[in-house]
Amino acid sequence: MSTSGTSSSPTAPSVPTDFIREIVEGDLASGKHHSVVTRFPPEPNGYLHIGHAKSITLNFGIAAQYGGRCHLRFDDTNPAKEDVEYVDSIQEDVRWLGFDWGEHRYFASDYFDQLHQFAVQLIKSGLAYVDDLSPEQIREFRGTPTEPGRPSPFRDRSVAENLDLFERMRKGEFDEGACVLRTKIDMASPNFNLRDPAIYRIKKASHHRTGDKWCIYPMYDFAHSLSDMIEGITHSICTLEFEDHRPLYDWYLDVLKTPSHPQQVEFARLGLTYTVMSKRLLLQLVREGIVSGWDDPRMPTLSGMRRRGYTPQSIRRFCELIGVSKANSVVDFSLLEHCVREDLNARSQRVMAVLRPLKVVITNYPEGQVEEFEAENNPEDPAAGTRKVPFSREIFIEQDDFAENPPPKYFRLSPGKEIRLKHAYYIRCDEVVKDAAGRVTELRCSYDPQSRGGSTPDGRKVLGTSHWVSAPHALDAEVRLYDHLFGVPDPGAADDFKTVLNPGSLEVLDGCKLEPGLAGAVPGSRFQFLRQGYFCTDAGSTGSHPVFNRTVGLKDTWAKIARK
RNA sequence: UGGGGCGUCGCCAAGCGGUAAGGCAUCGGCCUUUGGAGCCGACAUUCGCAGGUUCGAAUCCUGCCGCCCCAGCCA
Repeated sequence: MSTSGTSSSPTAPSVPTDFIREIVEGDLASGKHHSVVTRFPPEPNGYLHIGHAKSITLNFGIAAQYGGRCHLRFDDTNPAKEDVEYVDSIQEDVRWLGFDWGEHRYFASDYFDQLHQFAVQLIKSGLAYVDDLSPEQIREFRGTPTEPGRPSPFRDRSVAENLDLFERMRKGEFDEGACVLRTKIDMASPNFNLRDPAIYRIKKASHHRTGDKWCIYPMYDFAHSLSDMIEGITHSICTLEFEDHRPLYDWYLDVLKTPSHPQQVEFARLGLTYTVMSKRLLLQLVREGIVSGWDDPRMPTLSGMRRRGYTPQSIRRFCELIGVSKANSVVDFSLLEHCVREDLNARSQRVMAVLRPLKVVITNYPEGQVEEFEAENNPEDPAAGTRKVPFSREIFIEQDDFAENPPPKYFRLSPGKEIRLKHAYYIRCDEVVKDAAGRVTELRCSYDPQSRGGSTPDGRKVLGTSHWVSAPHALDAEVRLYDHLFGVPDPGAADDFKTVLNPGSLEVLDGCKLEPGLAGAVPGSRFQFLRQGYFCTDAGSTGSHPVFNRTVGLKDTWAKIARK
């Protein structure tokens, strides 16, 4: 291993933290490569999700760490499924995550001419043939795990005939499915991928970049290895399910005697509890309107997480913490939340917001009087400064912060008890006002003028501290509380994932009372609503109708105690 | 009954023949004008199982067991 041998070079390795970095460092140390070139190769047929973030972080991270580069390459070889909407969103998401491909943005479709030439070369070498078998027949001829496949009757066509047929395929003389170009490898291979895989099929679909120039399109394996080679990729990092394809990946490069031969390395894709990651399922959630769109804050998509208020830093940190290995794994969602809180705790402004308001009248506070208190913006960061918060005779506190019959260990307001209003005064509950139905509608309390600022000369202790908002100054807002979209840790295992949706994944609260300073918060702004959680101004929030999304709640020790 | 992978604490994951890192979660305690944050402590005599090699094995060998992926003209 080469941890110190080249320590004086600019690509000096540090301690590798995963097996892929070990491989890269080994190749750099042995001189196999002098620089590293990786690529992130999404198919533009869906939005990027947190699983892609793992791959992006790995590929761009390795490139940055070893002084190389990482390409963004769209694997757009199937015009039937792909769309520009997706290439746009993918670029936006990669940038948002914090990575830069510089000039290196490519499309597999940029290489269609070269790929076509490689296919012709394969035919000329007698290594590819046009097969007229139907898709069903091809499947039958392919054999089974225990039986070898049988050669297609068209396998031994002459080079000239294959050249002619392939050209006619290109010209559009045949219908979709009529024939396909296959490589001649080994119909008896125990690896299905080598049983004469198709490399070109007819698709009379308009391509989002090449339009109607082509009606034949290369298949993934063929296009991918050659695209990697064309770009000078050194390490082609992909997920485990492509391990079986590696012999094929290598075969194209060997047989075509290409000037370089990238190395494919596979790692385990990310699994996350309480979420589904398959594009098919995510598409279904969007198409069937189960969520509001690809950027619904409950989606594991990067656009959803962005709208939810997750930061790029926290997602990158998460990808760093989960590691990279070849063991199939499902990471606890709580680790992601931990990363989000860790980041937001350090830098989000604290603010007071009452989500479920309960009116409190401070009977001994002068009517019409307004005071302003100085409130710290972030106890973790004194440099964040302070702000003024208005206080008056009528305020709102959280309904949960009052209990007429307090359970054990309840450190909040109840009849006759005293609490502190954050940054303001101590108040004692003197009277509980109820409506005809017996519901508490208002509290009448008295404050201790001596407690201004939150402490008293006698140094007496209070039960706890509550957040509050001055009623006449409050900003009304809508607040959306999010929870897991699914109610079970492994929704992917359900026969129908729709049966395991979490009915409480979205709770919309109206008439929430926010600190007036929140007026005009621009979409995307993040705050910590004191004692409750981190919230983000929604993308659709306006001055006349402010909307905040709960990114993640604060850890709730009381909830744990109350459960017992 | 074919091929390719993987099995270390509830979840990730280090470990690469010298006697089980770390993070999340969990459970205690301290502290606190957020029941937040922070701090302290507990948390695998054992590495899927069984043999073997060795002074010594999670690490090497053999066998077994379990899980994942592969029969698209998808990627």
